Amino acid sequence: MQHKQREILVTSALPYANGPIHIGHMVEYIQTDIWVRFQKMRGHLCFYVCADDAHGTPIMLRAQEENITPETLIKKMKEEHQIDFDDFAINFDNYHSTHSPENQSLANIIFEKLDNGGHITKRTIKQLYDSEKKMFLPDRFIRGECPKCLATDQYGDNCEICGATYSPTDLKNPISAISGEKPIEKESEHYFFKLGDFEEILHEWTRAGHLQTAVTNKLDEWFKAGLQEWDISRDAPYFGFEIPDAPNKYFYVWLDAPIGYLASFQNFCEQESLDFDYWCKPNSSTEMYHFIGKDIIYFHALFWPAMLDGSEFRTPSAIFAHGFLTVDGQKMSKSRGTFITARTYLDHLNPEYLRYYFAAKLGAGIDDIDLNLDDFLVRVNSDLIGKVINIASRCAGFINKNFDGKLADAIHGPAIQEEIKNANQKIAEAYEAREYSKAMREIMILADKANQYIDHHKPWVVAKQKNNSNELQGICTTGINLFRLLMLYLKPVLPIVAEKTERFLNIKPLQWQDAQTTLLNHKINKFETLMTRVEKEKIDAMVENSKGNFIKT
RNA sequence: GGCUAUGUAGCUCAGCUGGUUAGAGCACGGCACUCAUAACGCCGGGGUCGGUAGUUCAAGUCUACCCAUAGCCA
Repeated sequence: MQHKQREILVTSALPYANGPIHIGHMVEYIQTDIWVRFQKMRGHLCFYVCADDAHGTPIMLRAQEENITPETLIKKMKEEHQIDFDDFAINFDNYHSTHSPENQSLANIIFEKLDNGGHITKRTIKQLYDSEKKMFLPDRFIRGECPKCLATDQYGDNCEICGATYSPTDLKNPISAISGEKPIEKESEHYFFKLGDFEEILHEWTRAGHLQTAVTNKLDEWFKAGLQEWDISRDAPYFGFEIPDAPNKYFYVWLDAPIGYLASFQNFCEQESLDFDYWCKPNSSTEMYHFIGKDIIYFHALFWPAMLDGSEFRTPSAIFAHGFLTVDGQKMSKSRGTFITARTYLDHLNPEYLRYYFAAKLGAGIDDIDLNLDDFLVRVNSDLIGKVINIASRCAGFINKNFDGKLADAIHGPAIQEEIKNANQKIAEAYEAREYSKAMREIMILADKANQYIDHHKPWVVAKQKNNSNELQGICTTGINLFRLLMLYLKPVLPIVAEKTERFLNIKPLQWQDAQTTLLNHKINKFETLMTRVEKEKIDAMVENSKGNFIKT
């Protein structure tokens, strides 16, 4: 049964070091963490690395605003992010920063390889320039009238009113969002990555099973339009890495961001004495997966494999994109109190509620998922407390009271035990395929059956009969074992409850292969509350707390 | 505007390559039970599967158009 041990490197997209983590971000980290925990439970070697994305104009400007250095800002943000992740039980093996020596060195190596391969070109372009702040303005920092519909106060890249896309120099009456001054046009030499050089390789790669079909379809559009050269440099002042032999030219933040995956892993390899090259060189037998949001598919499915291919690194085994989070059917909104930060959530609610709720909704596709707060309350309460934990709670009392915590030496309901045990393969397949909603549905059906079993055999009736203590012990031992299996299946999603369960059952940390065994003739501990119900008041307080919580992003 | 998705009971979602009277959980109504964090069990009501037109012996499942929602347009 035991397969060959796989070697798997997993990443989540790097959060930007300019704002707090919110529950929309958490969809991804929870999705990834569940997958990684599952792989580890299966006995595979699996590493989960991430980092803060710490470069770019927004960070530079925010630091200026706060009168601190960018380094101070990103250090502070990284600490905050890590605490949030920790409190959500996101179990990174390494959490690094793109502003790190490893990342600089890798960015240089990759750039130089691409340059030597003839994949970098230079060209002078015209951009809007803020002469007061003495800097070129990114699209998002220019406001003006839409050239098409004349709507006022639009960004430099597209119009939110009519949806037109254009270049910032097309805007009418543009002003700098930083100084409020009218920008001037100014020329500058930029570096470009010739993505078109990789068209054939990419076309093939994007169809070779590394992407979800919806993603492949989406990319078709871009192939049809023709792959454009990608502008990878920015002029000083910029917070980032200076391009080798190009004074005052910096790598665009999106160039070194994905490299941050490798940098974090390299940093991890140094700590753990692992062979970085073994994992990252072409044709490596190891696996590498990137979990991302669907908004950044372009960078991960085109630029990134092209960059890797052109610089003699292995390409990803797969890119797993997910959809966005809406709350109560709408985009998260600060005024409605549905722009909920990770911290605000944690101030009021148990992280595992959200882990379960997301798991119950996540499939392998790129569909958006909705956090419906009313549904969240009843779903978590009825599934987790009403169904699963209830099984332990209704059996534990008998075992502790009548048998001094000792389980019987034979199971009373072998049929149901077998059924739930045999479900492990189907559930594992669902986890592996990132079909968590399927896995959760499956587990809850089994939980219903476990409750039916107990109801059918009525231990509370048996307990009142004389000379029937063997049967009572057998029934409850079965119930406890069913619960143990269900918690094993839920462990990737609910690591904290799983740990409490292991303590309660007085067993070693559950691994997937433990589904093959039965707990018999074994002393368990007194039942402790494993999880309490979600309370409506807490949700209301969280929403109230999120209102007017105007965080700059 | 172009493109990619999504739209199934009050809510959240299953429905594989088209094929018997469209499913589940929750919520709701009734019954039963009292071991359990008012939890669990049994029974039941509830949907013309976003709309229109088509292909087919047969469409929630295919095609076209329309409407709504979300995202992308480097």
